[in-house]
Amino acid sequence: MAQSDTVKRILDAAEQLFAEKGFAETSLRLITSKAGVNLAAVNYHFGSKKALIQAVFVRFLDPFVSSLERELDLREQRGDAAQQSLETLLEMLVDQALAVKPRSGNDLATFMRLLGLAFSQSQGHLRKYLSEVYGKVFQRYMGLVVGAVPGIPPQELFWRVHFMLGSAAFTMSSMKALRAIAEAELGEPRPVDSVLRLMVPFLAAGMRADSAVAQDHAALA
Amino acid sequence: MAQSDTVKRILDAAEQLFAEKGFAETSLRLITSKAGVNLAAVNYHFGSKKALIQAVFVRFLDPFVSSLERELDLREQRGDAAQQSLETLLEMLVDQALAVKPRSGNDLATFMRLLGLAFSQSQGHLRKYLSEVYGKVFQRYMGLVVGAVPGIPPQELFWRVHFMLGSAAFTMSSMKALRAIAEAELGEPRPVDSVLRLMVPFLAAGMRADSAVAQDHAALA
DNA sequence: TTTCGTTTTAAACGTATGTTTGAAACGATT
DNA sequence: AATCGTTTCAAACATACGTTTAAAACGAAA
Repeated sequence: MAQSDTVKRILDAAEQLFAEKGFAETSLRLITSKAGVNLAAVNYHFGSKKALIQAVFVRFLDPFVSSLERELDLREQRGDAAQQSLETLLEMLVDQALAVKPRSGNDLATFMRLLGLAFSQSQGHLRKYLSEVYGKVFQRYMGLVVGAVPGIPPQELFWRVHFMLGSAAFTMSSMKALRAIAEAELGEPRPVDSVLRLMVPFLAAGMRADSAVAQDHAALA
Repeated sequence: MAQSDTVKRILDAAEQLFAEKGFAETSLRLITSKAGVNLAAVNYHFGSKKALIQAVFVRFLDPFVSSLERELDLREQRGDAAQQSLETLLEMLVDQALAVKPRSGNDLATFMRLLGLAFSQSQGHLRKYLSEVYGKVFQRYMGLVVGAVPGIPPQELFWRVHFMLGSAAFTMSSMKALRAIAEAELGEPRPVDSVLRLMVPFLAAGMRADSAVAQDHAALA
């Protein structure tokens, strides 16, 4: 093997540990010892810890985004892309997320947690990097979302989109802890994908709520 | 002065720096140099960095929670506590948050950011501490919220409450960055308190959305 | 003015981190 | 079998952190 599986072992260990403990709290020594490789291997193969973090995200985000883009193309060709309901668009996202998970022991919860961390824990370099690489697809998707919510002023829509993002990011990054609480309180370990689907009606209704500032908008029009 | 203003200077500096950079990324050396006090002062007056973090939260959370509790008592005496609308309950929270800000240069955005960090960045000890100290009021308030949303199964309500929390926590902790983006894209620096009020209809509508699992619930009943 | 508890100070301690180094081991090519 | 680029390895490096220490400075009480 030209490039031994050291790289893969590091990525696997880092992905799991990052999801469990966050970036700053996960040391290279912990990663390399879990991966069973030498400490220097990370700097040799990736250059730095920051580069490793980016590599972890690229590996699990690339298939997801590609798959999402393909689906967007498909719907555009069918001509119904411009008139999707909010629920359809959100469910599409959930379905793509659920369809990815190619790696073996890699739980869906890990994917969720990393996605949440990308927003909440990103030290700047990650958010910048992700918006450079995936910003275009993100904006394309958000354009459809905005188009599915008529009658809301653009400024309010901007904030609602981020309310939505926050809800998703927080839930995903706290998914494990919240499921544990839910089990203790309600005795029901609802599956992860089911929780994701619960978000759809919540977010869609929030996006469509009567505007708090629509009167200003209407008065100007 | 028996207890010099060293304590206050440390709390002020720590509060501002924590809000800007998070807990782990803010060193004691940075705090003490900004406060103009000796490095050892933190350990002398507070005991440890963790204790300092807790002290910062207690100082700005205590007035807020007390004020909230007083308002809850008031409405309970008036007898309308059990039948508040969701919007009223949420606006009450916003009003209490806006009513506090006693300290001088202390911006509302700092308060928001710290509140958001308490959820997203808490290393365990903080969340545990906060839930011990303020858990009772939190549950009292959430009881009213749940009572204001009839027809949703308890399990789904549990998750919706956390969708709501996530939306608020994320928005508050990213408030500064998001306002900068909003200004660049829409040329409008909407005030912080106005953003908080935008959340009310969004969250209320999400909480009241038609249940995704109500048929299961109804089938069992 | 002396005393004594409190507070401040400079310096050091111990630990953990990301990174670098130079030699050793490896593996395909000649 | 010898060579050479690639990969691994143990060890050390440089730095940053939270914390501790012991002496100095302070300030009210005697």
